[in-house]
Amino acid sequence: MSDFKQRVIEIVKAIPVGNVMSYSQVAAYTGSPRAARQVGWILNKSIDDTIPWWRVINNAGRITIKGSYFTPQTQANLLQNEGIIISPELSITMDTYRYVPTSDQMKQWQLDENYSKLINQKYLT
DNA sequence: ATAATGACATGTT
DNA sequence: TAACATGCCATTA
Repeated sequence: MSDFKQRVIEIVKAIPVGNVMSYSQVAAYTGSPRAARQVGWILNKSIDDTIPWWRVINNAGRITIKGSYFTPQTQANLLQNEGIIISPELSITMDTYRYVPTSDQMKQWQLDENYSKLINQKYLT
């Protein structure tokens, strides 16, 4: 397994129930901040039932799953089961549900402290 | 090696 | 709003 893939899985597993992260956000914490599309690729091809793939959506708060065994409606249902409110257009208020990791969490991911701050600043409201 | 493929993101019309 | 264009980069073929 590639280092990138391993990191993606680790990060997605850290998203708490009832929260979401964007593809680009996950990419940022892997250390490849412009690899959002690859995060989607990993989640498409490498999912198993230990990975909460449905907690990853796009940065606009929309469900954009494509070419998968799963449908957007399935993902919406899974998120609703965790208490997340989803509009009929399958959109979510990111400000409300986005998970921003703690600094302790990011240390475990061995991210540079300044880099972590920079990323979090981008996503904190 | 080289080229093609996309569960993305952002800016421009 | 929504469509379109462009940049992006890990993985595959």
